[in-house]
Amino acid sequence: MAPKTDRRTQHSEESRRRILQAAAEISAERGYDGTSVALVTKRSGLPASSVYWHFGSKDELLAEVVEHSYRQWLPRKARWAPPEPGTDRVAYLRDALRQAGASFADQPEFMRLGLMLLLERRAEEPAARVRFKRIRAEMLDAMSEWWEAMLPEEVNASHPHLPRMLAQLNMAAADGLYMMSVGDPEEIDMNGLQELLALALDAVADRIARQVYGEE
Amino acid sequence: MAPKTDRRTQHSEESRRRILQAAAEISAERGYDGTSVALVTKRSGLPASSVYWHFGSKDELLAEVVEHSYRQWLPRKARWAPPEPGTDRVAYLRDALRQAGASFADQPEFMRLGLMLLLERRAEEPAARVRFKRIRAEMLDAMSEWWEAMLPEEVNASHPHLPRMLAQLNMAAADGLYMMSVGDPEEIDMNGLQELLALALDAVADRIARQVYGEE
DNA sequence: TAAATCCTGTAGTGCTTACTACAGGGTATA
DNA sequence: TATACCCTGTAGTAAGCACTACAGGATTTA
Repeated sequence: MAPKTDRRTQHSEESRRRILQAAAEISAERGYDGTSVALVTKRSGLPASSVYWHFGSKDELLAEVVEHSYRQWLPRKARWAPPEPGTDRVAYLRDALRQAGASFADQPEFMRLGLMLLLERRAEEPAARVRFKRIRAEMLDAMSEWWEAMLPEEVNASHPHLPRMLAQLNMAAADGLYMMSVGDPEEIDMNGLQELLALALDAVADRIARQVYGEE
Repeated sequence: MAPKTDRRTQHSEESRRRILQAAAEISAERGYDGTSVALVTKRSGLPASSVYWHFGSKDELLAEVVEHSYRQWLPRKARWAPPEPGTDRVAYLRDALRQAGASFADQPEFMRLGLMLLLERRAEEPAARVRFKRIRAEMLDAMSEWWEAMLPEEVNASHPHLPRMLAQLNMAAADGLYMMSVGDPEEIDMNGLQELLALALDAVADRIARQVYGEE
């Protein structure tokens, strides 16, 4: 049981953190291949041997970047936990989208690198891509549960795939808006678009619900 | 005036096409930095000197890949030309999204590389990224005009930014769905999600229109 | 047939890449 | 103080990178 005040341990963790931070910044700017160990050592101030001692390989370093950035990002975003009964759907959606958007603005590394990795398709898949996909699947599950809680029982019964599809559309649109804001930061009214997305999702859920009740 | 039957010219254009094709495939799989001239020569069968004779640099080659892929892709996708009067909005949206989706499936290189470039943000911007952004801006303009034609005059008058914002949301969601399908090809009901997106856009336009008429 | 042009094949350039061997300083334990 | 361990700094490695010089074959023009 090493005590947490161990100066050696502290120093080691601080180095690890600095390397991760540098790698996160660079990989968000330049993607997987564009991130070189030399750049990481320059920005972190630590030599290549330290990078390899801590992480073993560039592939594993970037996988840890994804994992670490995600854990830093998590508490900043809205939780898709099932809502209190009586919550207003549009208001909740708008707030959740805004909160997620703000967390991207503060900490853009996680999504940028992740989406770049998602678009790639090389013969041997980078470990970082696998981790990002797993994390996304978890996020999607949480969003699906939230949507299921938000839709009336009768709607879920007659459209069993609807909650998950709304969650997928929700996530896809949020990703697309994020990408658009990266490509054209000043041209875009992010708040207005998030509001519009919230409205659209609510409106389509409403329309389908009305169809269900109308048909019965 | 060189005749088109010039065997030398034919041969040259064939080589150019083969290099572009190889570069398009590789860059869609691996991104900007992941695409090496050596890989392109291997897949195209032509030596590096030919690549440089035809394109001058890797940067210019990839910019031409974007341009060329776009021109190949254009006729396969739905035109966002202003519709005939009386067109059903949901039906049109659904068909347009489906057609675009199918064209991606056939010819995925254009969007893959473009979106990867869009996410990057290095100090000196690749020429390919600039071209892709310009092409996207054109696409967005066309979609905005279509939406403007689709909304009632009163709505456009009271919400002057709405057509463009609907076009942006439309494009962002389509991009996001495409990205999702790349990351998880078999998990996803693309047709269903495109249908849902078309419904959502139509529903939100409807709701806003009703607000306008209700307030008057 | 001679000259001009176009494109390819060969063989490089200097630089960057991911990764490693290893010695040694700093710190904790005995 | 002696020993064991952890991490860093130095100095490499071979392979890959974008790019180039240049000779020469193929084809068209004079």
